[in-house]
Amino acid sequence: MTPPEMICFALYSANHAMQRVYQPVLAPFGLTHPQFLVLLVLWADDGRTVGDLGRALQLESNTLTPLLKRMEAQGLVARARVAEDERQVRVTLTERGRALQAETSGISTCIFDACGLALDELTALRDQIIGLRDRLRAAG
Amino acid sequence: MTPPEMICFALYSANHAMQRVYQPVLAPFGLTHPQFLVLLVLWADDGRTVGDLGRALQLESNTLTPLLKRMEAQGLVARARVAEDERQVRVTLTERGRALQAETSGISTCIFDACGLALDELTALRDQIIGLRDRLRAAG
DNA sequence: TGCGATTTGATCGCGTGCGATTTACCTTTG
DNA sequence: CAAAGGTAAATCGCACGCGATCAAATCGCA
Repeated sequence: MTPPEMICFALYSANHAMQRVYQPVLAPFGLTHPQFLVLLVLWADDGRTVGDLGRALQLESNTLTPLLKRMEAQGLVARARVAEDERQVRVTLTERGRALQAETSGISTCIFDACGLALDELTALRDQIIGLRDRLRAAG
Repeated sequence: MTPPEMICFALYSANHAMQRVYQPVLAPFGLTHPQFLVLLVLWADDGRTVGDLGRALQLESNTLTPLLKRMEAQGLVARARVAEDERQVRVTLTERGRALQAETSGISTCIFDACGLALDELTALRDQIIGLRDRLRAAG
């Protein structure tokens, strides 16, 4: 494999490895990894529209709509059309959705430990990966 | 977001960004990214079993079987039970599958350019990502 | 005011990914 | 040699993720 193929496979398999670490940690809460990402965004800034969430997570409505419906069915969020612009749908945390923030607070440490890196190494690596991502986005 | 959540999101979104770069490049050949990964493995070492491919790509048979069937339907590979051990299925490149190696040889450069990094930077980043992946695997 | 263009989510179809289970085959062991 | 155990792939069901398309609402501009 040439270097670019190797870095693409590195990303691909590292991402899968990360999901495998998250999965058993999130399962007790009935959450998948993308659902947890949605919660992270809403915990930081509740009441965002589907479009806002899509821009934050780089996901399209065709992915988010069914995902949010599942979260709504689980009683984690509420979805409601915005009165001023009926095209938009505002996603709001329920009591249960907000409560999960405290209940899942241990997950960060758990993931941090699994990474096996010092904090500064981890943030440095994160910045490099984000830099690569942004260049890929610009190129694509 | 705390650092571990940020690196996980970095991996998640960088991987998506990479797939978006690959998609239009592979589409003319009727290939998806995982299918291309299978071809990369087979070009290096043809005639591997489904299990071999799974170990190389970290995929289970429940993912590989339908994927390989689609590739078989496209005439890129052949699948055949191994005579000595009928439980195993050997995957072999067809003429067309082998020919794709030459036809897709420009893809590496294309991806390399999209990464926007010098070769040594790219390999260094790759090694760090692979290191993280392996620690995640060990922890998971 | 009115009508086409744009925006926003939703829907559809397809291709991964994986946990759980099944089937067929091989191996071991009594 | 036969039953028990193990292994490889396939199958099933579900959850993303996205390209293409649609319906409804809003905007823009004559």
